[in-house]
Amino acid sequence: MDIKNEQSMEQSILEIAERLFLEKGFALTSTTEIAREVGCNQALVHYYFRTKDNLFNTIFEQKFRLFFQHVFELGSLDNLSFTDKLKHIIESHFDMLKANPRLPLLIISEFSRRPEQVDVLKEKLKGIPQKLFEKLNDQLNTEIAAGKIRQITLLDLLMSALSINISLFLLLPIFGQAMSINEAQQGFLIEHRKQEHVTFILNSLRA
Amino acid sequence: MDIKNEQSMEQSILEIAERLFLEKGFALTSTTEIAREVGCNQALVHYYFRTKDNLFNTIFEQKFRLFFQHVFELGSLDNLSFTDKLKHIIESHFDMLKANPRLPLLIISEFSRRPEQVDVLKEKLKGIPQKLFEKLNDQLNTEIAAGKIRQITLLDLLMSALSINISLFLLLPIFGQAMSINEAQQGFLIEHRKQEHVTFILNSLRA
DNA sequence: CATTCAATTAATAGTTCTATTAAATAATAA
DNA sequence: TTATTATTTAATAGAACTATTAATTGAATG
Repeated sequence: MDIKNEQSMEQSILEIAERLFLEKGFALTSTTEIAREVGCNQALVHYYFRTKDNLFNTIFEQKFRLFFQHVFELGSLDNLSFTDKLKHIIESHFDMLKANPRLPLLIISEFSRRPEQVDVLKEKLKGIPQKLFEKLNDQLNTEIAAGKIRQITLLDLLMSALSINISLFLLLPIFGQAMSINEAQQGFLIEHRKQEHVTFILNSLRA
Repeated sequence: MDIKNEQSMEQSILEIAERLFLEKGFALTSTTEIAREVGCNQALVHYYFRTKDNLFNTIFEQKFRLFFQHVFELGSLDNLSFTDKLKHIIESHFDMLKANPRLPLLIISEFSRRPEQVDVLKEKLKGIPQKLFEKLNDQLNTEIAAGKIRQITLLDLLMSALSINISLFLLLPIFGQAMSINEAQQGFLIEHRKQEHVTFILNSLRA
């Protein structure tokens, strides 16, 4: 009859583990602590996931997919201009990061800890963004040929766009603390930067 | 008579520890491993630095100072135009990162692990870039008033410039692996991006 | 040479963590 | 109800890590 017990222990473990991994990273999160926060025995974590690595990978893969799918989910944007598509990509990516501000650090740290994992996920993502990439690329080159956008590769453009988004959320905890700004002010800064990122990228493309 | 013994054990420990902390982060580097790589007894690490935290802080503070001083070391640039100064900042910052590619991750991870450390370093850095910041700010506003640069705050501008630099080195290990590019190709990519970053930032400022 | 102090090592206490195993409890089906 | 299976816990083995202490070695100095 426990209202809270609607969700299974397995699910609770996943959720608590996700929060802790995001907060403190893989190394500094122990299965003991996960169990304590869940309110269950530590062996239960291993009963469901056997190893800490397994548990982490389960969470990480799901989060990693999230990290990219939002950027490339552009099915309904066929009729948009290149500039509008780009604006949409930047904003959509930004919103995903806003909802998952600790995700970039987790991903970067994890790949730094286990570089071989990149290959694993490379396999899983292979081919998905290929077609989209080509289409965008064509559209970009058309704009360049028409003299509307300066000479630049799509890779360079996307790297810059993603970079500026990612860094904000990586640096915000430091900047926020260093500049002594409160929650509300941080919220304003984030919204302001979202605008600024779009302006910044689009402006930088002018021929 | 050992040629290698010119430098003290203390110095060796510092150097090895720096390398390992940068490679694997604080949590995944043990004093046992440091001692093994140095080739000394593990107790010696604690003899010189007492705690692992002390050792880490010693290295971290020095690295952190390096991280910022290069950006703001502009003493000999008084006569330059705003644009040239900005170009110099971006390139100088870029070069520092190229020489210390793992530094951004270490700094971000460490401040994420111990947010209270931000305040400590805030104290130490206080006042240093203040005057420089104001001068740059004046120069920027003059350019804006003259219609040569679009409306933007110096904070926004610097955030964008540093962001794009930092992200490159944070993402390069992942991109490099995912795109299967070798050392040499990575070198080319880095040099290419340096150019691109300058172009990108300067172009984005046009009125 | 004897003494003193610094550098280095051996040994170890004490903690924490992962993972496993066996036992206990709860749920389900026959 | 009884048997069976799934879930949960208690206990613990075994490894690794931090930090300390006491003993040893080495160098320098008088």
